[in-house]
Amino acid sequence: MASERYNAPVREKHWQQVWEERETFRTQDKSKKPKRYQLEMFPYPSGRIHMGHVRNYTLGDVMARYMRAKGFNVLHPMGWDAFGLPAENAAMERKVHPRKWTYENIDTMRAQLKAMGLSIDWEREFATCNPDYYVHQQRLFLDFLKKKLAYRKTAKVNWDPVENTVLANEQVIDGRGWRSGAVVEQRDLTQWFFRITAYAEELLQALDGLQATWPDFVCTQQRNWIGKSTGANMQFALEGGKLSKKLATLEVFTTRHDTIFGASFMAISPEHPLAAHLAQKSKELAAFVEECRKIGTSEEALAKAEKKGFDTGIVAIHPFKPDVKLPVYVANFIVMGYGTGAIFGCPGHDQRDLDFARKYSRPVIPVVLPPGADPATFSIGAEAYVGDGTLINSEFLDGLAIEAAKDRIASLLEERGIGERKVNYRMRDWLLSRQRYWGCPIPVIHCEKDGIVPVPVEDLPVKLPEDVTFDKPGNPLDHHPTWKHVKCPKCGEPAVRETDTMDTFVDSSWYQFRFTAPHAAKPTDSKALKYWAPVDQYIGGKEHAVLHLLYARFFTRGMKATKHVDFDEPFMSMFTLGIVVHETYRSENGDWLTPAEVRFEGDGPTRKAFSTSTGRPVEIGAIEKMSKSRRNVVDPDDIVANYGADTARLFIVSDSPPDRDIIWTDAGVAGAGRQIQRISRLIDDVVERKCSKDVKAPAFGPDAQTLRRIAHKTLNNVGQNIEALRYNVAVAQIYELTNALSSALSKSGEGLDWAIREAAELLVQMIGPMLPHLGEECWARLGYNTMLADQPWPEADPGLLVDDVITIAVQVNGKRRDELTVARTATSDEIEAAALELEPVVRALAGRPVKKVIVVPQRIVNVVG
RNA sequence: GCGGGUGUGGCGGAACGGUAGACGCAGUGGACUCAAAAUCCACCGUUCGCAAGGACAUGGGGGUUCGAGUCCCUCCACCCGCACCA
Repeated sequence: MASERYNAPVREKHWQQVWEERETFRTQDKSKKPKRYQLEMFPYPSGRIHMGHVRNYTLGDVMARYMRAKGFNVLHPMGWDAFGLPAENAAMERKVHPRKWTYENIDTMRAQLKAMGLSIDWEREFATCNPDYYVHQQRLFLDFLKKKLAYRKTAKVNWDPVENTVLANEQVIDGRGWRSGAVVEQRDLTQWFFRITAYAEELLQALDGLQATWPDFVCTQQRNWIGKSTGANMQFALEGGKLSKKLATLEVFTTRHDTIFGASFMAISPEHPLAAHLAQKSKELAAFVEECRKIGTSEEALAKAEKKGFDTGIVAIHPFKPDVKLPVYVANFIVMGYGTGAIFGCPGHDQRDLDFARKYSRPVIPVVLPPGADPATFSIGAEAYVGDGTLINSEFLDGLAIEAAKDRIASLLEERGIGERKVNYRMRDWLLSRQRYWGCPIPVIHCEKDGIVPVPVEDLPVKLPEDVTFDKPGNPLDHHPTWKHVKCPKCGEPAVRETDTMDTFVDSSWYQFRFTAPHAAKPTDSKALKYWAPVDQYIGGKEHAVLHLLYARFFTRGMKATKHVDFDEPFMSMFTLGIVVHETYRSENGDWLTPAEVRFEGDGPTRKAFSTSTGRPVEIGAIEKMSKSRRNVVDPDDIVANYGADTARLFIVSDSPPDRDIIWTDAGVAGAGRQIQRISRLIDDVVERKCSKDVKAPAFGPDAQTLRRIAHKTLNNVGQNIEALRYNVAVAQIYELTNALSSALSKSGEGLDWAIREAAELLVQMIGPMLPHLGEECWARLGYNTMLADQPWPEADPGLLVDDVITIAVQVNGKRRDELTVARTATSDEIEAAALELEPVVRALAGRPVKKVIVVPQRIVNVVG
């Protein structure tokens, strides 16, 4: 009898309601169970959830539900990264207050996420734009300020002309704002910074400990971003140009102090103070500096630009060879932001210096001899030699290895007081101020007399004013008629509030700790934190490798220094997921079409697309990340409404490994939908067959035994694969079990009914983490009035994981010729003897004598002849 | 330029150094239908062969090994990150 079609959308609502009524996913702060903190990067409430969210939270939910079943006390919370510029843009475009816009979006998205059937404890939900949250962030800021981890300075900063605010270095991608895409300008401004550089070494070192549980590329990118280089600072005395005492010494940073005898010029950045000083007297130099500034916008253009220099006429005296005078150039390839903004040029062993030296006819002196090269004939051609070797042409360094020479020079520099060993980092301090309204106010007051005065803790939170206007460019907090005017907490005289707000990445740098005690009176609650933190498994997008993930690591250290936490790393284990991509479609006139606006004819290479409205041909374009601009988006709501959340979840976890990109296709979704129906039917058939497990295990015939082995092996493998986040493999194994169960249903045999019932129950429990609604449905159909979500993960019977009889392959000279079925306990000799008897083996040997037989019991036989 | 990653059928992808292509999608043939949908059964890397059975196959080339998709060397392609960082 055909069973009824499983009406997922209706039944899913039912089970979601049951979970809610029973408070199935309420977190227990007190428990004897081991804890597990599962977290996915919380969403920005942009309006509606997209497939990226669906993927992220599905992946996390499978793990959370599995861990629950495995007996862990699980914390799996959800919140909103709710501050940010889009809310202000909406305010400007639609005349709606950012708060209203944000909270409406949160309501919409919360409902969407709930429809996904996530095992979230919604009691712990918070939004970072709520003063209940940001008051704690302001406390943290004041503590950081006290520890000098937050400070204010004037510096060249990245200005995003579209967002009308400054950006941190990490937020500038290829010279453009990470969100606006606008070419970033450099401006001298006084801004707030976090002293992330104080932790550069620690952040770098600790990556070694994360290596095993974080993706390689994230660790590598963070290492590169921190950019440690070990070298030396070296001072050169200058001659000529009537320089002040301060300017008459030029300090450079180098990692190749061993090559000092190969120096043939000096180069300084156009932004170097010496260049600025000299430009005052030289119109030509001033023009050159201006020219460099103009090119200096795009980093890529900068890298390709021809090396150019301007001879200042000043010379530097070689520190170890006073008769050698090195001309000082202002050069366009020296950046002020790194080292000291000045170098000594050693053309023999640095490609940039060589390019420069050839252009300006400076001598090229080789000072490192490659191993095996002849010192009499070795010379530098078009390429600098950067490899290993022995020092030559370097007086007292001659014959030394590079490292020894570096050491010798560094010691001499230190002895003579003209330099020292020095470690440089590429990473800059984190610029945290933003000239925007919709962010956490920086809780300080500027007083003419007392300078920067922290807002007293009892006056927190510094709340955002509600009555703001967005009709003028610039920061609405600055325009507000009264908000910023306050009395100095110290002297009582009129003063002004800081009108900058914090980078929203600050909000997301510590939210993971707030979830452990979301209603605590302090930023963290030490008891709750001790129990729950750190996050055991964190899941999120690849794009945060050096943004959020680096900031959060720094912030945790800052919170340790200010005694809010007592550990260094926020996320024990990190997993980065791939993006959801989809085909793109373009009409004849070049407009992007949504997948819903396209219909298809044929398939494979002959597949063609047509517009549903005009019937005209449509060009099928590249498969790209789902985006509004390409219109290649599929609304999760449509999938949930048509197929149900379980189908969306199943499509997400099957086929593609979670860390790779997943191509969203209608066919794939339909296929996942069919699997849901198939499992539903299968359970109906089992129920109809009235299979019972009430009696103790009966005797099992061969079919029953086979099914039991498959079921228990699958159980074992699925568990392992879920733990390793290899969900696609786990799904494939579950399918194999459904296939086995399905074919068992057409048979009868000793103990088979019992085995079928057992396999069906195991199957239902295994689909629980991925297909929670269908799981509950089937669990109920099997006659249980308990919740599947409350069931412990079943234990596989170890006796069923190993086979009595094993089929092993038989190779001749490494090529498979036959297979052999033997008892698991068969000895090597028995296997060898049996293998040599096989007709295909005899034939393949073609009369040649057997030289050797390799027998790997339970695996393979290889006959070498 | 430097660093990281990926490369397996028409497609997504499986494979402790041990039977390559599990599982799914697409496809082909068939059953059930008046018909369609749904469902079920069979086939499904290339190639030679009626078949039995061979040969060739994991980006290319070499190597280690009884045995390599897997380890080593080298080259190629694509993706990502950083990029005149001294």
